[in-house]
Amino acid sequence: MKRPLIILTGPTAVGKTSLSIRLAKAVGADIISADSMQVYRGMDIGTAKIRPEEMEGVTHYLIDEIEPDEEFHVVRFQELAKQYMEKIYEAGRIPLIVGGTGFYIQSVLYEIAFTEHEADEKLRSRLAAIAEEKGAEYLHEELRRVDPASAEIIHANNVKRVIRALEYYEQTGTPISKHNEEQRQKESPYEFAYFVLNDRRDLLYERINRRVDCMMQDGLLNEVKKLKDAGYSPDLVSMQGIGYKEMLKHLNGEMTLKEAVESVKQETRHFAKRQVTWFKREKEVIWLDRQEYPEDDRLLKRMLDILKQKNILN
RNA sequence: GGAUGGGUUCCCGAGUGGCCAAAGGGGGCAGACUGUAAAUCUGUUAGCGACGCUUUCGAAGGUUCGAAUCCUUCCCCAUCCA
Repeated sequence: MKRPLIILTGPTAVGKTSLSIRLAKAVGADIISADSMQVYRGMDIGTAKIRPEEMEGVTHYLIDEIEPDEEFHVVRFQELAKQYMEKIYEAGRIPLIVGGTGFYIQSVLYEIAFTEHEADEKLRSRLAAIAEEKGAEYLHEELRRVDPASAEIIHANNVKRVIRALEYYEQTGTPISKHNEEQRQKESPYEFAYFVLNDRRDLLYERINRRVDCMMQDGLLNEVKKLKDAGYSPDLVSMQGIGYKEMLKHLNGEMTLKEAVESVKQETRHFAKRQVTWFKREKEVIWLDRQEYPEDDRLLKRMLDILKQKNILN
């Protein structure tokens, strides 16, 4: 019998957090956050992080896990998430993954295998320099020579992915396209329910706009100022987060506060769109439409029904 | 009242006789994604009975084989003078 796993996700600002607490309580679950920004300590307002008092005693993992200048990426996420899940199973509870980073969810749900190799920073920066000097096309041609299949799939302009494909080939001697294909075939080792909460696009966008205004009222600028004063560099991955990079630009005099706020809203809307695109592509997903379930009560009931049906709950 | 600059497709903005349904950017929409993923990247965007046709560049007329581009009048906007 496969072990149970519940996932609750959806685009940003759709209302995952409050629902997740109710669901966790109803099924006896501990929450694992799948959010690439909420892992950082000191980044609370801009990431719309759940506050301790809102947790209502539900255990949360992978929130406030690391400092903003620590390295974090899918592989790290996958490792830690699996560790915490073990702990949860041992306690006889169910893990509930909550968060909007689809890639992170996928890595755990399908146990995507990443190579053992460490990221080769030297190689990466060397390749980046080549792209810079000779152009993205040139680097893409290099890839075409060693791994034509990947070159076919990856657009030349997507330098980051071209570099990773090249790095992969360099380290393993096999094409990443082949590896990806294998990983795609994988079946999940879990008995899972993958809930995606969604809403009408226009309403979602409105909510995002309002939420950003709230963040400003709650002191986002001050939060970013503190991070800046603490010495965190703008090119850290954490400081690339939406809300952070814009406020930093404003603090550096590159844009007015008004422009920065507008940009945060805009970027967040784009982000929400990309999230939805990701979930659409993910198979075996259960869509929950806010329009159909306006109140959390009925939504929760619906989710519990599905969990019973799938034998995740008895 | 006078002078000058200007009104372009959802928005900004280029275009000064044919190669213009109109560059570029933004927004919208759609998509990709397997070690930075709140990242990175792609496509599409007047309407149709679509290798063609119809409507579009403030409005109405005019010149021309042909106009967003030239002329006339009118309306509106900005700045300056009064």
